[in-house]
Amino acid sequence: MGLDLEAVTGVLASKGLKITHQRIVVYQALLAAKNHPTAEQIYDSIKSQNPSISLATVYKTLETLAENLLIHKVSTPQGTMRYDARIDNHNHIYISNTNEILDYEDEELSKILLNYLKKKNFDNLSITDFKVQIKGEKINPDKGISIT
Amino acid sequence: MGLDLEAVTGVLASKGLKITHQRIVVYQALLAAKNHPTAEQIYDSIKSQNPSISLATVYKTLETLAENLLIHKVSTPQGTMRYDARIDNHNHIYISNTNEILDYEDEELSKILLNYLKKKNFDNLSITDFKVQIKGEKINPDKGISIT
DNA sequence: TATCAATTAATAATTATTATTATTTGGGAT
DNA sequence: ATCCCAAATAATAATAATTATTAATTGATA
Ligand SMILES: [Mn+2]
Ligand SMILES: [Mn+2]
Ligand SMILES: [Zn+2]
Ligand SMILES: [Zn+2]
Repeated sequence: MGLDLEAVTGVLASKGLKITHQRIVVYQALLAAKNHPTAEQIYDSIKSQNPSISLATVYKTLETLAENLLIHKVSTPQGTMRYDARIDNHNHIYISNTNEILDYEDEELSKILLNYLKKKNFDNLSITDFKVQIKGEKINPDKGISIT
Repeated sequence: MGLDLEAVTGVLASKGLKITHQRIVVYQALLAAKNHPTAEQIYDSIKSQNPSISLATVYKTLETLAENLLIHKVSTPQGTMRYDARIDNHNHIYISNTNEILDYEDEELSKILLNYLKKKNFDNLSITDFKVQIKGEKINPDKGISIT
């Protein structure tokens, strides 16, 4: 799912961001990641190919990408921030015994919630985000989960 | 809503916890709080009456209470942990411009979600928590919000 | 009342993140 | 193609939140 160089530079340019090697590399690393990594995990994944990059730059780059709505920040029950290149609307499952974050998306659930929200009137509150947060643990940590 | 001394000691005893002054004071402070305080806010609220109490003890006491399911830990988008003496099932609204956490409870929503969940089958996943997380901001930060 | 494991206070250490600042660089102007 | 400079980066220090360590204290039990 990772975008190639031209696509990434195009996306950065579309936001008026300077095209820097660091931004390209961090963004591509997150696009390639399948596991909602931390800043440090992204740093670890790119530093062998980019020995002079700084962890602080990774943090700052991720912040910049998030401000420009190119990525999302995902807060976790443990308090450490994680990052997500998926910016379409979807929910997350936090798996406490493996520390994984899985994407969870269900058309039916989205519809139910949207429908519920439409009926409610929140006075003096502008809702910026509304999602379901599922927490659980894997019965067998070595296996995947499936939903039916 | 704060429980009195006998009630609090009774609750602690029911969990087999030693009745210490620190536990009583921290627990009562959280019971009296109406705003999902941080550990430090609880510490600040009790230290004038308990000058020798340590912030680390407040953290440890809250952890102990949470482990014994007497209180809940509430993670926030900012990553700092907050605490809640309400342990019945309810949802939270995070208000980003005032840093408030409001309780949000709606019978209809609970029913909808429970009903949805019952139909789904999550294989290899044991769900420990399932809630709605609303994020928003107050239009007028000085006023309350109301929901209709 | 004596005993002792559990708890606490004091403080150090750790983790995650942000701030500072001197240096470098991308990209528009020449 | 070179010049220029605001913006970005690397290196590092600082901060904030939380956890660990340890010696002293204390609640509960005998
Ligand atoms: Mn922090
Ligand atoms: Mn932390
Ligand atoms: Zn995701
Ligand atoms: Zn609450």
